[in-house]
Amino acid sequence: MRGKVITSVKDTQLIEKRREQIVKAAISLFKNKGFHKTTTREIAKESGFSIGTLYEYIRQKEDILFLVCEAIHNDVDLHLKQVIDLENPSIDHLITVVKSYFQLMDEMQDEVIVMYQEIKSLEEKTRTYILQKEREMIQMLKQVIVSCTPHYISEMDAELLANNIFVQGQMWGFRRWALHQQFTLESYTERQIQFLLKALSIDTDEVDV
Amino acid sequence: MRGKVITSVKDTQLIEKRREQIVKAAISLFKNKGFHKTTTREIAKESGFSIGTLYEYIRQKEDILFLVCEAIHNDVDLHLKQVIDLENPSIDHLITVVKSYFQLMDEMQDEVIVMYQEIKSLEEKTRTYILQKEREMIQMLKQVIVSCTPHYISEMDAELLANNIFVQGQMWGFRRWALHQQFTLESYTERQIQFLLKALSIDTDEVDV
Amino acid sequence: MRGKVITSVKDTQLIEKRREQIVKAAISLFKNKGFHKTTTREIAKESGFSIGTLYEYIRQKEDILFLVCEAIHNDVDLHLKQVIDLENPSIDHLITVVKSYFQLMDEMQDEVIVMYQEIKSLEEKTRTYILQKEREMIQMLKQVIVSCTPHYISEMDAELLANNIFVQGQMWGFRRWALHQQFTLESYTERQIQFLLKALSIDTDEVDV
Amino acid sequence: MRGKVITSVKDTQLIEKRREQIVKAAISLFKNKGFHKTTTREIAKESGFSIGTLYEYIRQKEDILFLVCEAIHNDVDLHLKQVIDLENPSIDHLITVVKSYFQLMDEMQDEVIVMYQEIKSLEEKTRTYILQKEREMIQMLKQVIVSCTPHYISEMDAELLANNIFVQGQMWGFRRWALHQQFTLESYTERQIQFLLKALSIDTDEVDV
DNA sequence: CATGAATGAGGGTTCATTCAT
DNA sequence: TATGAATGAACCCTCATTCAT
Repeated sequence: MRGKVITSVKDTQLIEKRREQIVKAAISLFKNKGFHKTTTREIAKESGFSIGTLYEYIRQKEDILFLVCEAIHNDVDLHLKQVIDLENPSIDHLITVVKSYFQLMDEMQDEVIVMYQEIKSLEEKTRTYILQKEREMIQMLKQVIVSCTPHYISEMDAELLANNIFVQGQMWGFRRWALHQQFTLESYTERQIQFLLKALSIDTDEVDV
Repeated sequence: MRGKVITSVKDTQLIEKRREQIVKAAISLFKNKGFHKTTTREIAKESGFSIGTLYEYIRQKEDILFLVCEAIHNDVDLHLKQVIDLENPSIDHLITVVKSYFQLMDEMQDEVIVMYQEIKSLEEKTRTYILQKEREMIQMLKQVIVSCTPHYISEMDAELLANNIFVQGQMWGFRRWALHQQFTLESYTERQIQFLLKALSIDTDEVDV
Repeated sequence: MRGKVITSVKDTQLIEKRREQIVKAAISLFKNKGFHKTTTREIAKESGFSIGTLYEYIRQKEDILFLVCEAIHNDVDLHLKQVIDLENPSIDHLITVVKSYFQLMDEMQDEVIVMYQEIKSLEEKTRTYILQKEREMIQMLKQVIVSCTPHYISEMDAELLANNIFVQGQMWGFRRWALHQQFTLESYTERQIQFLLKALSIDTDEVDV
Repeated sequence: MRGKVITSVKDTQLIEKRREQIVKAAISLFKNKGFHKTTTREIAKESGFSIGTLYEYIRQKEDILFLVCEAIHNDVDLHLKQVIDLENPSIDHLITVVKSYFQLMDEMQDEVIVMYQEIKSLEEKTRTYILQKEREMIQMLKQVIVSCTPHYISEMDAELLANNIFVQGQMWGFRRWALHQQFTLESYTERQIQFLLKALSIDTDEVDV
């Protein structure tokens, strides 16, 4: 994965360390100014090294965006995998997963906004790679929905609800200007879960949200 | 509002005509290359006049983005206003509005993607203006939900569902790579409406979707 | 031919004028610093306009080198065509042509040095084009040799002598540090012509050199 | 001479070994890309050691060019000295020397091209040094001509013919695109020698070419 | 009103050179 | 001696914007 972006430096550990610096710096800059208005010099400075050093770890500016997207996806992916337990499905588990995902999206608001506004700037090939990872995450959510729903649910319904949840999680970040005025993360989460359960025809009196 | 972008040209009709040319050209270019990678020269050329003339009708490149966002919003706004009839609320009417909105989003996919990926590039003040218009649209949807729901629904539930619908409409466009593989506009719309009605605790057997 | 280098400016006369400025500036700079050590900014400045304007008339730095090579070749080519008169061949005419060519090489020393030291920097395709033009010039000299030699001369001998003359002309420039100490243009020319006539087995007593 | 390029390494044998590596690597790279387009990193890699090590044996990139030029000249110089025998002059010997020199130029085509295209990149002082060595080689050829010519020949004629031969040898390499199509090394050499003998007014029937 | 040549600040990227290990 | 990560000056090129015609 990491190998996708070519370096002239050989020390693998150093590469990892430097890239973490780059990604962290880049996110904090992209957040405010966006990818295009952020200069490579700014990223280098914020990363704590010179422009020359930056280019020892990336080939082009776009690589930084890719590293950012990849890092974000890895975080989300890892988080979901830690939370999801397909062995012990239950409505409560479904709720836990959704809550936990929304919680993560709350923490990663900036990162998520960056990703969804700049992903188009990636060239075809890299974009496809990133979107593929996203598809995998949707599938994880879908499996949770299918396994945790006590009755039959069609593939398509599950697919669509997984997409809905996925987007609603991001929406909490990228529409914060509209939502945060009237909702707290908790009230937002609770309501979306209610709607989800109703969509799944699960009696919400039975469960503790 | 239109006056927000200052020109050196006086003839109002001409301004309107030229701006339509600009917006049309810009959208078709932004679609493929995004705002930042599209040059003013390209926009001028696609608009059918020279770079000098372009600058008679805008002050900065960003103005073009504003004009584009404004035009899109106006379209959506107008469309919603034409469809919505608050005097005669009914579940059917709610369904009609949602269907019609999704239909519009399907037609305006490119425009919507452009908007949501580039809106951040607007400077603070103009962005706020655009987002305000969006808030108004959310309110229209909310009113439809409140008035068409046969029983009581809390403000917050209505607000959230309006946001959900709004975003789901856009989602059909900006996540097309994921959704269009498995859904047609019709199946997508039908399912989302089903979920909405369930969220509203409306018995879906009673209505024709 | 000129069209090989693409411009964003439309006025053909202006293009011609600006390119002459560029070529003149470039030669005077390349002479001292060579192609690689000369910056585009320097060329722009020496040309009398800004870096932006320079790039309205060329696409890349290498285009300047091409324009220079082309301009030089055109000069030499034109000069040769004006002097050569294949209708009235004679030994005297051969001598006149060689003299005149050497004279030109003396005047264009800097240009010729520039060309022969930098031609390798041209990309394959353009280099081939330039070398082709040179081949044509060799052919012109060859024809003069063949037609002006009173007896039979083999194609290959003529070919080789044409190449020799061609290179000896350039040699006067690019080996000036060695030659100008001991020869004047006149003594250099006279001697080379003597050698040529001897090589052609023409009795040098018969002709006035 | 070798001392001209300063090192931080003391072991003289090692210096010699490393420099040979450097020169070999550099020539093979300059051949294809030229001096300016070849990076020091590439030279280090091709030499078989790190960039840091490279800089233990040179002070600046230009030193490499100097080492290359010096090495080439030494080769040619040595070769000429081995072949030339001023004690036993004869027309045959003259022919042998020229043949042998042309043969060498054929073998060293790439090196010679490199030298003559990049020599200008040397700074004044080093360039002068290199050109001085060349002058010495011309003198050697001149002496051969003077001593081997059976009748009187003026200093200037000898000087000029020496220059001609010298350049014709190089010409076989740097104009190969034009010459190698029609000549083999043998036919080229034979003809040039014929022309030389004629220029020297030596009856070519008398000698075996 | 329309044109398009001119401008130059600024961005991405390279690469010779250094120096701590 | 050997290494290779770090540095930053400097290069090529773009493009939003202006203004004389």
